[in-house]
Amino acid sequence: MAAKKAPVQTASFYDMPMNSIGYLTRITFRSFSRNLERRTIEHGVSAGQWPFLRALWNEEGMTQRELSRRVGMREPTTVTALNGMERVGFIKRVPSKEDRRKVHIFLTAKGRRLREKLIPCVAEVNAIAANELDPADIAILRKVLLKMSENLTREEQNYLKSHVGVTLPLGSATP
Amino acid sequence: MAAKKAPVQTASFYDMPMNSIGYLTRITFRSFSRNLERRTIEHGVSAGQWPFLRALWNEEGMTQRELSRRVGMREPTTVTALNGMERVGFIKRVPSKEDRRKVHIFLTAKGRRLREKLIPCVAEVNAIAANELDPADIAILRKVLLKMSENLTREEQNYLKSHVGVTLPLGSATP
DNA sequence: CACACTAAATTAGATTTCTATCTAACAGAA
DNA sequence: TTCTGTTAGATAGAAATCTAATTTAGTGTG
Repeated sequence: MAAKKAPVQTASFYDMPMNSIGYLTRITFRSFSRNLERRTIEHGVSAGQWPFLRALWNEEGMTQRELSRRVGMREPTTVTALNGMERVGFIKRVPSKEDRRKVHIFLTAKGRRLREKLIPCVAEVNAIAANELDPADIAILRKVLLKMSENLTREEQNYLKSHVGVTLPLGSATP
Repeated sequence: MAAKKAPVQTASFYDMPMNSIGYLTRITFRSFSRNLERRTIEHGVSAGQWPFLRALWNEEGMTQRELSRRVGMREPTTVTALNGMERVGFIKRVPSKEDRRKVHIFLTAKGRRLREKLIPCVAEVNAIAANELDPADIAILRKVLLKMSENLTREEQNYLKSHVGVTLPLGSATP
């Protein structure tokens, strides 16, 4: 029943933050994010808006759900971010004709113009992060981070699957 | 004046989230954090408290400032987390005798007991993350993430140094 | 058709984290 | 000793994110 296990370090190995993937990804993400926001904020773009803009530069017209999936955020986070971006005129919400539940998201001209200002910002911050590191090691980093987030997401999904119903209304006990 | 630069990828390379360290560390950290919190919450420990507990298991009696530095959080974040942990009885604040500004942080017996319950939780989540990955690659991951956060933190420090005074009260213009 | 189930977006409320600012206490120089 | 600057911690207020619940719309089955 248990999935194949990777070799487990002795427990006390994780006493030290430096050894835990959680700690290392957190501190790296936060310093990356602060560096990036310092640059984008001058163009009126906050840290929370940035990932949605990048996704939209690649493809417009997605529904909010699809957009959430692409940027790796939960749907309420997307709603909040889009509200702000709509208010300042970066995006438009367009209700679907075929399905009135759906909303398609498009950039405004203003939102589209940000691209050429902001892509150099990420490029610069990535370059700072990569300083004095072997590009081959960075390629490994990308591969490993992606695989890890897949591993962890799959585990979450398994957990959810095996726990549906637990919090359902009282009338719905399994037969 | 400019620091030595790493080779910069073409700007459009960073159109794709998968290539940006910011995106990859964010999604990995978030899925890691959700997985860990699901386990620790059963012992009454939230995601925000966890890094402080781990630091304190390693060393008690630090000041709040030193503790902030160890866990990689800002000081107001530490204050908030410690308030919560004090309220539920995981820690004690002990004012310093020599310097009345300082406060030393100690675990209670209850806080200390959590260790043996929680270390296996991180170990487990790390093992899930590491599934089907080459340990050598994970070692590279650790090394590279640490170096990147150093690179980015140094850049932030440089920025702050060259900008002190900018937001000081109006009387303080440089001579 | 009516009922129940699923799906998309939103709302409500909480948590985590940050920046900027404030207060109190110490340390050194005039 | 008094003034000035620095250090430690706390506060205020905001942003980003989450989970859980709600609303509205579509789908499918008896």
